[in-house]
Amino acid sequence: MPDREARSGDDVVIGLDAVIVAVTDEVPRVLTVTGTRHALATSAGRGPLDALPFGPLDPCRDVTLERALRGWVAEQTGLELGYVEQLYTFGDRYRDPAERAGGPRVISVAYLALVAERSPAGPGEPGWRSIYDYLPWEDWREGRPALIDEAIAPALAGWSKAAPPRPGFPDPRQRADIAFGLEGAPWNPERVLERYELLFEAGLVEEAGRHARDPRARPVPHTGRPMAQDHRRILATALGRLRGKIRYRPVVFEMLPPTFTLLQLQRLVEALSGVRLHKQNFRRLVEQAGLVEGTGRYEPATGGRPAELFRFRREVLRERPAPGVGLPGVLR
Amino acid sequence: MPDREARSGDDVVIGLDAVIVAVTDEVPRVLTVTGTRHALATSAGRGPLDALPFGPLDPCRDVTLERALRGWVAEQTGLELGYVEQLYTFGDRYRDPAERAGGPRVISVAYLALVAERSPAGPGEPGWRSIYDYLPWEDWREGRPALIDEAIAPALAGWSKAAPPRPGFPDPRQRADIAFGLEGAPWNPERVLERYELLFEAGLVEEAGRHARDPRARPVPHTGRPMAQDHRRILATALGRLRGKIRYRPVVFEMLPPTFTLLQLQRLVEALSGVRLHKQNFRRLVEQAGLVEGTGRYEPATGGRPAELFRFRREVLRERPAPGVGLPGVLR
DNA sequence: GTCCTTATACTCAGATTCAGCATAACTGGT
DNA sequence: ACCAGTTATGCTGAATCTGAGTATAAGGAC
Repeated sequence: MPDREARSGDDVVIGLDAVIVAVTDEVPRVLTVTGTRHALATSAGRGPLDALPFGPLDPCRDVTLERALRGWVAEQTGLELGYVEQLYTFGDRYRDPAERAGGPRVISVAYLALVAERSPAGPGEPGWRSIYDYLPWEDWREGRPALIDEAIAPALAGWSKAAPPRPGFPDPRQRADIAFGLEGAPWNPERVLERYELLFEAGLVEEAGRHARDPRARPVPHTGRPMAQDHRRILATALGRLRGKIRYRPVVFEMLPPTFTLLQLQRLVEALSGVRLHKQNFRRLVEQAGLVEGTGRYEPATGGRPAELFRFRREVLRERPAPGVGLPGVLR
Repeated sequence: MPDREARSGDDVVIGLDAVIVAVTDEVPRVLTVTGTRHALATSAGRGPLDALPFGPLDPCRDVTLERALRGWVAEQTGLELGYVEQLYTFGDRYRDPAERAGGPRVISVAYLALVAERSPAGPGEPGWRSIYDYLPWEDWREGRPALIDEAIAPALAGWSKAAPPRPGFPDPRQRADIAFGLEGAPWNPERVLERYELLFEAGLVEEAGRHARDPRARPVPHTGRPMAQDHRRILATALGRLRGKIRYRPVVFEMLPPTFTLLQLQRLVEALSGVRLHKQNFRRLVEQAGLVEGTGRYEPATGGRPAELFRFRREVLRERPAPGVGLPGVLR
C-alpha cells in the first residue's frame, strides 16, 4: 500500500478496486481485507470495516489498468487472476470519507475477477467471506429470505409513504415492489444494484460516505455486514453483472476445475445466481447448447450413482452466436 | 476546454468522453468535434481528425461523474442528455499521443448517451456523422458488406497466417471467423468491439496511439474514417453495448418521439443493430411483450395504409422481469 | 437382497419463434 | 370507377424451446 498523503484541494487519485470472487462449498465468496487505510473508515466506533482489496495506479509504470490490477493483486495476495473484467468507475464526491478532511478525490475503477474454486481450506481463510454476508437478501436458494418480509418490506413501505412521489420520477412504492419481488412481482436475480440502491436511498443500509452524516438513516438490523466506503455498492454491482453475464457468456467455467460433474456446475450457477434450478432441464440446456462434453470418466463419490465428468467445450464460442439469445427476427 | 499543460511525469488527468447517439433518416449518428485539442492528433499529415466530445472533471465542483458530463455537454453543445450510461474507462498508456511528449496520463471515463431523433435539419449539421462512416463493416442492412469479403477477410487471412499461433491463446484464424462471420459462422451484431480489436491488432485500422509508430501497420483502404486517439475503439464499445442493451432494456424509446409507428420503431432498431428484421414478427414481439400500446390515432403519410401511432408503455418495467430472457429453469 | 441416494433418459404440454400468406386501407394514375 | 403500387395489420402452421414431470440406472450402507 502506498501512502497517499492529502494533497492540494483539486487533486485526483486513481485507484483500482478488485472484486475477486470464488465459490467454495456452494458459497460464493469475495476476498476482503481489513486493517488497510480503508479501515480508517470505522462505523460508529464499531471497529474497522471490511474492504475490497485496493491498489493504486502507477501512471509511470503501469501500461494498462488491467495489468496494474493483476500486478498488485499478485503481489499482495499471491493470486494469479484468470478472468478479469472492468466493472464500473466510481467517482462520487466524498465516497472516500477522507475527502471531507481535505483528502484527494478518489476515483476507483472497479474490476470483477473470477478465480477457480478455492481448496477446502478456503472457508476458514481470512478474507474469503460469503457475498451473502453483505447482501443477505440476495440468496433465495432456500426460498424467499424471511428478512425481506420481516424487515425490508415494512421498512421500505414506511419509507415510500414518507417520501413524497416526485413528478417525473418513478413511484418509490413500485420501485420497491419491482426490485424486491413484492406484491406478486417476479424476483429478478440480476437487479442486485437496483435493490442495494433502493435500500441505500431509504437509509436501510450503512455506507460510510453518507450515512455517517445522514440523520434519517435508520439501518435495519441484519441487513448485512457493512463495508468500508461504498464497497458494498461495488460488490452489488459486481454480483449483478456476474449474474447477468453467466446467462450469455460461459464465464462460470473459469471457476471450475478442468473436469467437473454437471451437478457441480449447477450448484455453482445456483450459488452465484442465488436461485435453485431444475436439474433435468439444466442438464439438457447445457448439453444441447454444446457447452460441455463428456469425458467418459466418472466421479464415484457422489453418494449415489457415479456422475460423468464433463469438460467445457471451447469450440462452442465459434458455433453459437453467443451461448444465449438473439434479436427478434433477423433475416438472412 | 481547460488548459491542461504538461505536468510532472507521474501525473494523472481524468477526462469524460461522450458518445452521443441519435438516429435520423435511418442512419445512426454520433456527435463528433474537430479543432479541439484532440485535433492535435493528426493522422500522417492528413489534417485534424474527428474526435468524440470531451470534457474535464473538476474535482472540486462536480459531485458525480455523470453530472459533470451532463454539465459540460449542455454547456458546449446545448444538448440536454436524456439517457446516459457509463460505458468503460480507458486508461492505456499513450492512448493520448501527447503523453509521449511528457503530457499527463489521461484516464477517460466514457459515457454513452442517447438523444431523441434529430429534426430533419440533422443530417447536415456539423458533427452528426454516421456511425457506419467509422465502422463501415457493421452495417448489414443491405446484406453482407462487400468490404468484408473484398478487403477485410483477405487481409485478416494474411495476418493470421503471419502471426504464429501462441499456445494458450485462441487461434487468430478462428477469432476472425467468429468475429466477422466468415466460413459459415453466424454474424453477431453485438461483437462490435471484438471486430474492431481484431482489425486493430492486425494493423488494418488506424489508431493514433499506436499505429503512428507501428511499422507493420498496413491500414486497408476504406476501412472507415479514422478518429483521434482511441476514439474509434470507444465508439465500437458504445455501439456494441447499445446493440446488446436494446435486447433486454427498452432504451430505444429514448430515441423516439412520444408517439411513433411500429415501422419507425423497427427502422430505428434496424439502424442501430445493423440488420434487417422480419416485420410481422417484430410487431408481434413488441406488442405482445407489452412494450407499446396503440393510441387510436393514425399517421397518414406512410405512402400506403395509415399506420397506428403507438406509445411506450412504461408499466412494462414492473410487469416483465426484464423485457428479454431468463435463467434456464428457475424453480418457484 | 432392501433402502437410500444421486445420475440420467425420456415424455408431454405449453409457450415462443420463424417464415410466410392473406387481407385491409390508403395513394396516384387513367 | 378501376387498377397498380405501397404500407399496415391479422393470422397460421411448423419448428423449436421451456417447464415440470415420470421412469430407470447405478452406486453405497445395511
